[in-house]
Amino acid sequence: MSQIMVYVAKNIKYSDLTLHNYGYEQCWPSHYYGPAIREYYLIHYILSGKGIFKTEEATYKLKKGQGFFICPGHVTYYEADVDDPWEYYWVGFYGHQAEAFVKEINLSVKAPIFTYENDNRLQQLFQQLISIETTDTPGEMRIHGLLYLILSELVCSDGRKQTPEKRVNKEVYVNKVTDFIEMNYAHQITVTQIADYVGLDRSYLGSLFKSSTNTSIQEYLINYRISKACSLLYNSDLSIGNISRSVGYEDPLLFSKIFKKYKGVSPKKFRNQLTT
DNA sequence: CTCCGAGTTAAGCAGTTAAA
DNA sequence: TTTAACTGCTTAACTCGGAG
Repeated sequence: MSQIMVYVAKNIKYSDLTLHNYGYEQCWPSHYYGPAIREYYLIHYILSGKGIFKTEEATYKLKKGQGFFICPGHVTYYEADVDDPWEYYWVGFYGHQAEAFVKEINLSVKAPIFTYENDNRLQQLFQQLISIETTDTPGEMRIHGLLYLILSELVCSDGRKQTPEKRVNKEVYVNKVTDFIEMNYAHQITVTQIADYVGLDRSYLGSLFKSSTNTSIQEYLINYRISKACSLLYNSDLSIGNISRSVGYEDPLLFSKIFKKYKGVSPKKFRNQLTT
């Protein structure tokens, strides 16, 4: 049974990295595309099944856990296996930094194949991507965030840089926590969600984070939100209520309370002090 | 009307620790 | 590195009152 979902990003264009399109497809037997060229970078990640990928220089037999990369302006052809057709996610993107990101993953016209078999995190990111409502600007911002996460996951999983047996050090987990907070501080996130994202137990991650930063995850999150709020108080005319919601506090009263606890003055006084 | 401060209460969450 | 149990803290939701 062939199934396809295609999404086209349209509202936002970021000069550094813009998502062009993305989707999921369970291909028919022998379903093919090309030979043709694309005008943007395209990465396919195979969930199941098999198929072939042909470039101007070589033909590759690919299967579950592998992926292929298409560079703009180069002719490629790909075809699902007749007995075991592949099922894949894809994401297309372009922008000033696109080439640099692709280099970070060690992908090129001459080396267009990657393998990702460590866990199902990449699959989860793609699932999140296609489940996001993209008809509004926040939705498009979220999918761009996920594009960065997908690319970073591919950079981290690059077998030429890191073997599967190699233990991830403390700093990598800490960086994942801070990355997640920086991208999601505006939402009502919990330490449990962060631990789920990192893939470690909450209590273990908490002690690991504290031993490395001398601060708890919750404390780090609050400090990050307060610093963002300070920036908004200084650089915008937004009301206290709007600022509180912008940094993840649905209740402005609660926000004022916490702000005062950390800064010693209420948000309004803080703004007045800055402008006088 | 908006914003802020103070207080209360129940529920949920985070941090810690010990054991495995 | 995970799990479970415990404790204490935080948060949400609410009220009331005051200032501008």
